[in-house]
Parts: sequence; C-alpha cells; structure tokens
Amino acid sequence: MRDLISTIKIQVNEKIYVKDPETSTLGKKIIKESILLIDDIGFDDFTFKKLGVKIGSNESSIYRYFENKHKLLVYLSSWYWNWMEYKLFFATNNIEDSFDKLKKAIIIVTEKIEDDEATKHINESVLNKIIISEFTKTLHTKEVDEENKEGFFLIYKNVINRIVHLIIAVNPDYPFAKSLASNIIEGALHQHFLRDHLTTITNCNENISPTDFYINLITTVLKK
Amino acid sequence: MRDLISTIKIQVNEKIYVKDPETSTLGKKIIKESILLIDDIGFDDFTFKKLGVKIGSNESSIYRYFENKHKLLVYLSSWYWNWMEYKLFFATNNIEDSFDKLKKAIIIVTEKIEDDEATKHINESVLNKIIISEFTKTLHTKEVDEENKEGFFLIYKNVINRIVHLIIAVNPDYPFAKSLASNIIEGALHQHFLRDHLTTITNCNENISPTDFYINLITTVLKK
DNA sequence: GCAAATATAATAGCAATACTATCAAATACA
DNA sequence: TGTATTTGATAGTATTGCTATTATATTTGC
Repeated sequence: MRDLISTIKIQVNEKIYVKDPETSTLGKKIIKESILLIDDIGFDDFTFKKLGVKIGSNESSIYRYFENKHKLLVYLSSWYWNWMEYKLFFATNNIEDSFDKLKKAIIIVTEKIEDDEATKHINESVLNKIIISEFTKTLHTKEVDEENKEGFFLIYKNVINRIVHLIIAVNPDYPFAKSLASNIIEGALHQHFLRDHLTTITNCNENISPTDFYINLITTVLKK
Repeated sequence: MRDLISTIKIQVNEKIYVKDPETSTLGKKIIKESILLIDDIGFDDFTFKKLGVKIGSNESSIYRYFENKHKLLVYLSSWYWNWMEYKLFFATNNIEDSFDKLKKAIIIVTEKIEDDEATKHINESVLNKIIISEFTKTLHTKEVDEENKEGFFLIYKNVINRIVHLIIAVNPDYPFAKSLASNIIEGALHQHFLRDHLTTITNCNENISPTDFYINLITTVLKK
C-alpha cells in the first residue's frame, strides 16, 4: 500500500489552485511548510507573508500558486481526504464480511494518524492535526454553495459516500446511512478536538479513543 | 415558560465583555444588530466598522463593549446556550420517565429554532442560524485553552452535562455518555448545516429532521 | 435645576493584512 | 545560444483591527 500511494498521484480539483504545486520544488515547499506553519501558529494568524519568510521566498510567488489562504486550506483538505480514500480502499479491499469491512473503515477514518513516509513533502500526522482543528473552516464560509458547485468538496463527499455504501451493505433497512456517515467523519474530528482541549465533555482520553466510541455506536445502531 | 425567561436574566461570564451590553440601549442595539449583520454577511466579513454604520454609531463605541469580534461571537454563543439551558430545564422539569425526559431534551437541542418573542432585542431564530454556521469558530482558535480556563465555554458545557445526566439516568451502563452528548449537540448543528448546503451527505431534508436521526440513535444505542 | 460624572461620537493615526502590478534576475528547455 | 518560464524584489493600495484624544451629549445625584 505504501508503494501504491507513492506512485498514484493525489488528484485535487484544478479550480482550487492557480498553478499546481506538485509541478515544482517551490510548490512542494509551499505545501510542506504551510502545513507546519498552520499547525504552529493556527490558520487565523497564518499569512502568505509569514510563509514566504519561512520558506525564504517572496509573498508574491506564493500568490502564483494559490489565490488566498482559504484556497490553500481547501487544497490541503482535499489532499488529506484523497489520501484517506486511498487508505480506505486498500485497507478494506480484501475483507469479505460486510460488518468487518465497515469496522475497518471506521477505524481508518477515526484513528489518530501517523506520518506516512511514502510522501516525503507531506507530514500526514501534522496534516491530521490541522484537519482536526481547521477543516471546519473550509466549509463555514459565505461562499460554501458556490464552492460546492465548483466541486471543491467532492473528495470529502466521496469518503463519506464510501462509508455510506458500507453501512447500507451491513443493514439496508437503516434509514439514516448518510447522516450516520457524515456524523462519524465530522464527529471523530470533534472528539479528537475535545480530547485535546475540552476534556470534560468527552469520554476520550489516553485509554479510550474516538474509534472505540464509534465502533460501539455502529455495532448497536446497525444491529438487526 | 415564556414569562420566566423574560424575567430571568441570561448570565454571561463577565470576562467576555468590557461593558455589559444588557445595561444600555446602545449595548442592546449592538447585540440585536450584530446578530442580523453576521447572519447577513457572515462572521468572516463582519467588522465593527460595518456594524457601526448599520446602527448609526461609531466603531470606537462598540469597542467599549467588546474587545474584538471574536469576543462578541463568544458572547452571542454563551447567550444562546444559556437560553437553551432554560428551555431544557422548563421543558423536561415535569417529566417523570427518564427516557421520555431524555427524548424531550434531544428534541429541544436538535430542533430548528423559532423566534422567542419574550426577548425583544434578540431574534432566536436568526441567532440559531448563526450558531449553526459560526459557533465552531469560537472553539477553533489558538486561544481555546486559555479561554476555556477563563470559563468562556462553561455554559456550553453545562448544556452538554445536562444531557449527560439524562443519558446516565436512562442507561447507567453505557460507557460513552459524555461523547454521545457532545456528539449530539455538535452533530445536530452539523446536520442542519449539511441540510442547507451539502445535501448529498445527509438524510435530513424537509421531511426528515436532525431530530428524527438523533432520537432514533439514542433509542437504539441506549437500549438495554 | 445645575454640576459632576459618565457615555457616546468624531477624528486621527498606526501597524498589519490581503492583495495587485511591474520589472529584473535566474533558471529551464529546445 | 536564445527564448520562455519562473521566481524575486520592490512598490503601492484599500481594508482591517485596533488605540488615543478630544468634543459633545446624556444621565445622575444633590
């Protein structure tokens, strides 16, 4: 799987960037270092000027790759969910039993991420931290409907739809497969966030993981 | 209940504001019109300058009530969750059966909000729309840990804890009461958001509500 | 009813943000 | 080697997110 991911190019909607950052060393540097800088100072305080200083490049050069920092975050998110979809595919591909398959998928989308060494310019572990704390901001804008029409969130929706199909395979009579799937994806990020910051309103800690919570949830909810 | 709410003053942590907006007409105007303006143009584009123009007041006058727009949003959120807690209390107070009580509570926190005419300077229906699209931004900042220590999110956590107690009353053996409660509160906002913007990844629409989804969820999850 | 206290408005100003434009220098590539 | 493309450097603009100061209302306490 590691080798497969390193050869398959992660596809991101072309409208998200001005120039594809995968096509140059500066572009890859922008991706790599923006992940570290956003993790470090937070997306709200992140600017292209600061990123320029960090990578020893000019602000205006970064604008040649991304219109603004919002689009960069949408790009990083798309990259993350695309990578997640590959992981899902390879991890569940050879499982026969539909419930085991769903279970494996839930583990993949809710677990804490370790760095995948196959992608040298992206640290998935740090990217996962960004997704936990910043992903919601890609959706919660006044432009969400336009951007949705442009296909900015297609990859994210693909991941959810993959889970939807697995849920239906387990229990075709369950009437809320889509809501359950979107709830688990969003909810897992939220439980990770609560574990890190608002510890009194989650059961998740060093011993109990969001994965435990959601595996228990689907087991009872989809029981026939 | 309507009368009770109009007499009980909604309490908000004093550290959130510079001067209590409930103590003056300008303060109340700031609250009332900021809700409408944030709903109109979105929190990201909202500025004190624009609000000043809208209420025919000076930017600097608004700064005497709130340090910045983030604090104003935290204030509006606190007000909302405090109001929600009153609603929860009065709606569940006289119910004996623990499951009916929980069910009623879930209806209250997940349903679409109509304006409560008892509070003249706050349109709860519009405030609910803001909470759906902007509440997550109060938490997802680099300052979340400090602000949590200062008690900025106490009222929000109170609402969740109230649900936690109701869950435990229904099934004391269920091991994820806190995660379930925080998932439902956050998840319901998210399902409302998806219904409005990303309709393909939710079952919620004009006929099926987030309430239906979560009532079904607790019914199966907490079954003994 | 008047003085004192307080609240609000008006204006100015400053540093940072979020860009755009232009031109020069470096690099790639044919 | 010449040309195209990419990057860097510099400058500039409108807006944001404030703070400070002073003037003018408005409230209140006696």
